[in-house]
Amino acid sequence: MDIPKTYDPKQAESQHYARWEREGCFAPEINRDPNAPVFTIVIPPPNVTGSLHMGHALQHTLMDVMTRHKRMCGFRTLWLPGMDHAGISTQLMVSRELKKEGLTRHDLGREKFIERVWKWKHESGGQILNQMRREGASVDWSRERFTMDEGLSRAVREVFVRLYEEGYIYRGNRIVNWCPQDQTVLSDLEVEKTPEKGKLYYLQYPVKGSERRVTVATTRPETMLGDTAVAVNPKDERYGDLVGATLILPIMNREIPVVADEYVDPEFGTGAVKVTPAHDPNDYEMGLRHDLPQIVVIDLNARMTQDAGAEFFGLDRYKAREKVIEKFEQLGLLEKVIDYEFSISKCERCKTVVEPLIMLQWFCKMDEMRELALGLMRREGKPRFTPQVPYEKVYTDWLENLKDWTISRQLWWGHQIPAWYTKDGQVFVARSEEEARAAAGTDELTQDQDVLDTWFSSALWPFSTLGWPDETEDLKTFYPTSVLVTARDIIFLWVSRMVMTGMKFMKETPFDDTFITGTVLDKHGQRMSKTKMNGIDPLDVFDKYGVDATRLVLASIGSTDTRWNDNQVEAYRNFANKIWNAARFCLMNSEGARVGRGFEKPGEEWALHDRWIVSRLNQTARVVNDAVNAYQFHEAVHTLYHFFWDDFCDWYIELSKQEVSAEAASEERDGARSRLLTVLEQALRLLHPFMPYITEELWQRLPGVDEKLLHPAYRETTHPTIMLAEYPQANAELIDERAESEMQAVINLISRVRNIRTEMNIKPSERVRLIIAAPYEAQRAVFEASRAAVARLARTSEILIRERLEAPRASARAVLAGGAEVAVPLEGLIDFETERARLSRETEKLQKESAKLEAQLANPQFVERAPAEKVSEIRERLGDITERVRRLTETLEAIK
RNA sequence: GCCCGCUUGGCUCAGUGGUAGAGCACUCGCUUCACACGCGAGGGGUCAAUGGUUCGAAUCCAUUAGCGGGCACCA
Repeated sequence: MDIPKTYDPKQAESQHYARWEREGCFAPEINRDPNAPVFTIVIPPPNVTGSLHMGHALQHTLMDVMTRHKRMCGFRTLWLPGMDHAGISTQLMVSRELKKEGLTRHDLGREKFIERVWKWKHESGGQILNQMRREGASVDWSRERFTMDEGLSRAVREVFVRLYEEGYIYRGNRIVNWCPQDQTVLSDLEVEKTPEKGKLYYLQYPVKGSERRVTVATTRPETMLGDTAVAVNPKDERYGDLVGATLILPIMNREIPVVADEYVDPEFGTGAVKVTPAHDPNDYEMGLRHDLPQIVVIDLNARMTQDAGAEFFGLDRYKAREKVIEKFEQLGLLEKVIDYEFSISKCERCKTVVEPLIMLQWFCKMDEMRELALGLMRREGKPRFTPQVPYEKVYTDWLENLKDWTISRQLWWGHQIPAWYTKDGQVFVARSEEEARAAAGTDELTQDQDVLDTWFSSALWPFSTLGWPDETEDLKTFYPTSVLVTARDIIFLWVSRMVMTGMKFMKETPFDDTFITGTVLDKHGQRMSKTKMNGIDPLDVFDKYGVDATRLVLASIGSTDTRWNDNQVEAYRNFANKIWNAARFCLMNSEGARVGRGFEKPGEEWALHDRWIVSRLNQTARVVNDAVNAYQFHEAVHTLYHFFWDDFCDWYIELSKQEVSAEAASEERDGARSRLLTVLEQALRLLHPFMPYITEELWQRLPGVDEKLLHPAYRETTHPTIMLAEYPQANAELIDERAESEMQAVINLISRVRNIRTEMNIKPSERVRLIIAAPYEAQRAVFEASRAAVARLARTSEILIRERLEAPRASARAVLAGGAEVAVPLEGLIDFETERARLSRETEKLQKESAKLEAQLANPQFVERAPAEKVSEIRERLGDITERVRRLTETLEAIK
């Protein structure tokens, strides 16, 4: 048999994916059952510019586990892949390329530039898609989508037009976040606030016709050039007499009023606030309340405008700041400057400080949209978040405070806003230019130059990818999707918006459940990031430990924030090797045997260990199915790991060896071999969603695998593959409590003897005699039937089984549950001192426990108030322990 | 400032009213015919602190501390 001793993941990883893909195993059409239930996931579209990171690998693993599990359960499954066009990042990337050629996008012009972006996309975009193949992701590539596809673009236009017609979308002049670097407006969610050390400047503004001065505090002195008022709290007695007074704005020598506004916090700073309506969101609001002029002093490049005065015109905002301070100093109006820490708004992408500016932009009104999502949560509790705490609250709290969404972007790469203007500025929003012309009654139209926020198209992803606005078969079949798996930082940006648009246009939730993954941190508990250079490349981990091992780690992480640790992957790499070698053993002993279709009922010829492993297998299937359905992936992994390693390898294989490794063919041997293979095959199926490669690799080598093992929905659709085998479900009739407890007694017996051997320093090669005493006939029958197993695994020569213990004084002994005892005669080998110490230690341990139980039973309130079964359980346990202590004490007496 | 979460063996994490768990690391033994990426046997935790509820608390409640997250404010 030419099976290597060590599993080589790369070999298997290079084999199976291409075949699965080629044979259409990932597409829902593989399922031929017209009544099959449907399971759908749409992938969170990664950026076309992106490459695989640990967060993706985590999400993809979970989605693949669910998809493969459901597929094997006979669901018509669709996991739909794709990417978004990442407006800003992509445009920046291509602009950078152009820069190397000494060009700007303006040199090319809009049309040529967009062609260039498409070219870039075809040549070097979407690296992540091939990386997903490596991951084993069972996505349906035939349905791959891109947000800039014609179909999805049509959906965008349709949504825009409908929202515009219903008054949700409007164009208006409002204060927005402007990134002077990227030259585009940003939504509130694309701005990150970072704490920063700065200065707080106290500036004095003279009161007109008085010697008095009012001091205002500011972190941005340069904006004072655009001040049009100073505000104080109406209740603030310090300034009461000044409300309505006129101040002389220094440098500009502009007369500005003192206004009273509740917004001002008398406790903060000086209690007087300079008001710059054109350059601060709060001042903007105040400006509207008091009808203040908006003087724009900073332009789109963050330089000072003409309105800032000739002296400042053209200066960068930070240069202007220095100059303003200089001026105030000269004028003797700079009261003081203090160190001050405050948070500053930066562009999430380029980290440039954003400039709040008043601009004409497109907005989406969110008040009614938000009600659609909140109503869905109130009525149906959807989407159900996992973990529910804290995400359901985070989600609803955010929705409740939602402001209007700035949807236009000053970019070229993206969905150009379907609005056309006539020469005199009339606007026509339409699905196409033709429609706009018809509505306008003229051909002389110019389309709005802006594009839409990338998230505007992502918000439609669950239905636009399925063909909406057409009522396609896919849309009918696969919407709403079953579950969304994503990271917590896009709950607002994406999840909430999909729910709102889904409710608005499909009248139905886009997904029933939302699973929020944990964050993979570095070993110091820090987020992985490019800037910190602390990221771990999943592909490196794949290379080092294999995809399957990495997937087990990721599946175990699930929704928990976890510090990445290679040790964990190594442990699962070892597990993969264990699986490999267990299969290797089975295959080396497989002549004359075939994989069966599973177990339907216990066979006459089954030994205790057969009934036991089948029971364990069914328990495992039950737990694993439940765990995956409940998104408890770590529990599924843990259960499978211990079933395979502890139950199957450590015990079942060992107990089977005797029969299975017989040289000569016989009905018994081949039956045992077939049972062994069948258990292995069932275990591989259970593992497959988590470890697709090794399970397929081994499955293909098993004798007797054919289409009969496939789920009925897939039979005769393709070559047999484990990914279409039926996922084992628990059969209650095969769960055998008695077999499990009998087997446990045998396991305990063997473990106790091994313990004695170790503690008595008996060489592994040395066989010992064993005397077993058990008071009950049934116990003796179990031990009797397990003679060969005990002899083999405890390495004994002769085994005596009796009702009462009669053993030489020079024996090491142990007391088992149920009143059973064992003795290992050790003439000449036993050190009585050691033995006494060993037994005393054990006695002590048991006595401590029995003391606890006795105290519990001595408490009348416990006996009275605790459930009756709990009380009797304690009584039983105490009885058993007391009995064991009694026997141990006798034994100790005997060897004194 | 408001809301939320976490704190369990050396490390990474499960457990969530009724006998404290796993993997790794550690100790001892092993060329046992699948596997040293292994086999066998062990050691190790007053479950952050305090108080409460309960017959019974790692688990429920309250307070405190440390760490982390979200939101708001930041003139």
